Amino acid sequence: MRDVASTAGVSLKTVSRVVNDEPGVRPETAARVQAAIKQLGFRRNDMARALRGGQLSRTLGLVIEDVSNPFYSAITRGVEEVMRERGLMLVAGSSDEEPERERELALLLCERRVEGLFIVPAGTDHRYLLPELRLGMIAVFIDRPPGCIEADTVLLDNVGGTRKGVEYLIEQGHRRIGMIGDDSAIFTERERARGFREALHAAGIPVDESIIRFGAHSTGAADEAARELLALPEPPTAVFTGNNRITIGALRALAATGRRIALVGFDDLELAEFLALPVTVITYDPADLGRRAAELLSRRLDGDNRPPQTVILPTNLVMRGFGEV
Amino acid sequence: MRDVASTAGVSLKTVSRVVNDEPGVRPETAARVQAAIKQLGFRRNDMARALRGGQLSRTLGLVIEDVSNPFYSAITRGVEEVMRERGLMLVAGSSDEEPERERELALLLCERRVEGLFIVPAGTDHRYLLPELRLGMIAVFIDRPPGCIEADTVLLDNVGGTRKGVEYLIEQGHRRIGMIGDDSAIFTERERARGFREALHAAGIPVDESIIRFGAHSTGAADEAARELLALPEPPTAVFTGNNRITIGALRALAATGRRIALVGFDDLELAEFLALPVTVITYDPADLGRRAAELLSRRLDGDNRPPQTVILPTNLVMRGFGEV
DNA sequence: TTGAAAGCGCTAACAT
DNA sequence: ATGTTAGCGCTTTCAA
Repeated sequence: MRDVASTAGVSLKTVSRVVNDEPGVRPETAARVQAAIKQLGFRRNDMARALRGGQLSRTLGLVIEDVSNPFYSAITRGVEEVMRERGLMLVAGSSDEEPERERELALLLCERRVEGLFIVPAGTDHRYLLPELRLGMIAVFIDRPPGCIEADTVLLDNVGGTRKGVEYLIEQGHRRIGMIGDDSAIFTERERARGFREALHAAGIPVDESIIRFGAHSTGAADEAARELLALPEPPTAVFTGNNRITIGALRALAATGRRIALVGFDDLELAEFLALPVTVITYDPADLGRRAAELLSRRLDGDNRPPQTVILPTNLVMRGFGEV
Repeated sequence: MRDVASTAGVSLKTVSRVVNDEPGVRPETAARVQAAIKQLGFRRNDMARALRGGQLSRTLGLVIEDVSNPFYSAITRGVEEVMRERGLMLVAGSSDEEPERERELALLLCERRVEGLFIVPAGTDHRYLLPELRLGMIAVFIDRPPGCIEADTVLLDNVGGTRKGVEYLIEQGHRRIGMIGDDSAIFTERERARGFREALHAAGIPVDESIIRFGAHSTGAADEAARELLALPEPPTAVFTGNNRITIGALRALAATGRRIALVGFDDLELAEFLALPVTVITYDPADLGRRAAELLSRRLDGDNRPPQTVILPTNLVMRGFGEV
């Protein structure tokens, strides 16, 4: 910028005025400056700008489990949609479900002076954020609540969604209903397990722990769990699967064994309508998780000081005719 | 940081030393500084740090069509994997296939002094980057080549992949093969169209333009195009679909009309193995596009000065037994 | 309409 | 082992 100033034969401040479209520059002076800018290929340094101008990085941070998981990238998209209007950019990182990495990323983003933080928590203790929050950092949690601190949160109706799914199976006449879930360290999974049990209790059906499996964190593990259930002397006639990876694993097990039991799963499946065994699913709009979180953050940015909010997003039961016995 | 220094009763530089784990500080002094840091909730300002330290933002920029499209988020993931080792973060933005927005985003990222730029181009003229490149910015293009400039590029073997797919149909005995493609303004689509024509020529089959449709940019448009082809007095016995959205549209048309023609599509489909009408596809590893691009950028960061490289990634034909007449 | 000087938070180079 | 000084590139006073 100094070079531009000397090339154009004006002062630093005049260049700054031109670059930022500030008034008070004669058109001919501005033109001379513009020429110098073009000639030197000058581009304003946003970091220096932010440094002087009160630390506004015009950036938001996002810590998610895996940027390539369609569920999470839909969240990213929702956040981006809302934030684009404010001219904010998004820095994202994958925690890979490791609490330590989540912490590192979040703190790194704070060092970068992001104006706000979206976190899909991997860990269960977020006190490490307390100093930041005290200094004005804004954090919004997505899909899972924060641990040991209070903050704005957007969740799915995991319990209600699962209840709807299991109730649907019960309506179809099933009494022996199993469940395959992810690691029960994961909040959403515990909630879904709760919904599962509640639905059975409400229908007066005893919960048989022998047809419930947790810890299926991959498609392969789910496949295996499903085979175990099928191999039981008294296998379930229906199974509720806790997320889309697990549903796929169960489908694989069914395809491989040629067995056919009723299946209802949490999360929508791409192409679900074309599957050889159409599966009923609990759906929701993942981008909406991002949008709602972005709206909460947006309000905080505008000075909203109300106590932390928790938003619960509804789910839908999409029947695809594979619930019958 | 000044506050920390005065609280701990030391100089600014000593605090800096402690924060950056530089040697030459007595443990007890360091402890006093640490205490002050904790007390004040101090966190190093990365922007100021970068400003002083020669503009290293430790950040890379990524401009893609849509962060929520699984194809692109896989690219993001690939880039992230490689860059994480270098401690670099990723700022991403969606161009929504608009050249103007691509330009804005790219230039904005340059203002932020990213250390490199990954671009999935929406536009066809990238001369706007020339001043940046001259000043040392590194840009790597992904999936589509840059226009009017030279730069490192990672592409898929669109022509070869399509040829393989069409040749497979020909081997199955098809002679009347149609194609449904996306907007032919898109590079990959033109390449795939070329592969399609080449395969037919090589087999001595005349190209019948009446069973070729372009411009199917959405699943709905593809559905419609497929119905048109099926309604022809002499419909094709097989169709090559130019990408996964189009394949899905064609599947929808087939499901709705109850017709059954052979289908081979570019791009893999999630759950393809479970579809009622298993479809043969041309697959590749989208994350690999990101990884290879990141490796190219990585090398440039390390001072590699060779002329721009273009890497072409291979594709595979995955037969799923729906090629027969 | 334009410019000079101060300073954002930090670190590199040079004292002490 | 610690402190001082200067300056990264810009914007914000305040003055001309």
